[in-house]
Amino acid sequence: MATPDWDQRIGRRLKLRDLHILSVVAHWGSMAKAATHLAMTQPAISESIANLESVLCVRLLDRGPRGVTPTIYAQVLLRRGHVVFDELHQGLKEIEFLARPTAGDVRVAAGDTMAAGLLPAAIDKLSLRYPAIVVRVAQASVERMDFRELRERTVDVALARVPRAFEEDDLDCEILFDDPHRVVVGAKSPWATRRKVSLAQMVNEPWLFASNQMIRELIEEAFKAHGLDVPREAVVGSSILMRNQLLATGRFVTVLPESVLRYNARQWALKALPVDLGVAARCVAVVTLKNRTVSPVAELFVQHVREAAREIASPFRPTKLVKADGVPIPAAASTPPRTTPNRRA
DNA sequence: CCCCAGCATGCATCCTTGCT
DNA sequence: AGCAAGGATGCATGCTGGGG
Repeated sequence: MATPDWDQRIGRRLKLRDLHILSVVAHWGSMAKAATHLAMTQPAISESIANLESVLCVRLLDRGPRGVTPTIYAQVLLRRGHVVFDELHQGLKEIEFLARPTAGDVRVAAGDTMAAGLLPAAIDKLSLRYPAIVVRVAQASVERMDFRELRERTVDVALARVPRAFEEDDLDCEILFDDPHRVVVGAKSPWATRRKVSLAQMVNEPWLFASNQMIRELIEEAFKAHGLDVPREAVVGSSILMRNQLLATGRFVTVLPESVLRYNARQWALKALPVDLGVAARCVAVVTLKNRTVSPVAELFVQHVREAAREIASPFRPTKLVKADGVPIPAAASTPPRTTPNRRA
């Protein structure tokens, strides 16, 4: 609701142009440098900043002999302003989409395991139907679950592997399917032909660990759940490509999500062993920023991710599962996927 | 020497008002 | 509604001066 203060002090005098200039000055740490990059003169920059300071009645920049630094007031204004400009950017994309509904771009954050499974499947479907849409993928920190790229608004959506109970105040999380992990070896491995394998027998094998904490925790959890020592790390690295290459030698063991196995098992001659890890399955989810308008192209992308996810979530049993004690596990052991949870209406 | 602030001036554009 | 005139505003240039 517009207050008299808003009408007279803010609404009429606070300008997007000035906000933009402030952000450029803060970025370059100098009014002169900002002027160069904005193709303006330094006095015009100075005047613009002075106007903002006069409107808000606070000092926004500390002037020094070697440039300027933003004050705490400027930091707040820049943080909020970032959201304003992002919404405007999304608005422009929406207008572009209305004018040309089959083009545009979507920025996606995805970790290595997503890039080796669900993501290419979704992109393939999207690009077949909308060849003019550009998908920009950021190899992201989503495996660490800090969702930095989303929060900084440098991506539209993130594909991540999350615990079923995952919840963050500022994020919308749509669980697509359960993605249990499997103990995996190469086809050349002597373990590949064994019909019964227990985790205890594998403790001394050379294990490939992923760099991300989730896989490490999962392996530790599995071995501890069986009362076993955590196996020694032979190789630690996040690259799925490298892990596939090493598995192909037949000497190494690792755990991979079932969705990754679905797309890589044949190509890399990977074999899932009939071992029950005895840990709760992680879920594959689409994560977006709460209260942020998602562009129509991003919405289209998410629809195709859901479609690809439905195919992955359909029954895929590489081998019959056997518990550590050798007892077969019923096929329905895996919980059905939760498809449309806490997304906003 | 570098950077920023402030002033005067001139030009372009925008906004308001009054007239037809 | 369309047009013109005048004022307001924005911006660039050029200059001076202060501070570190």
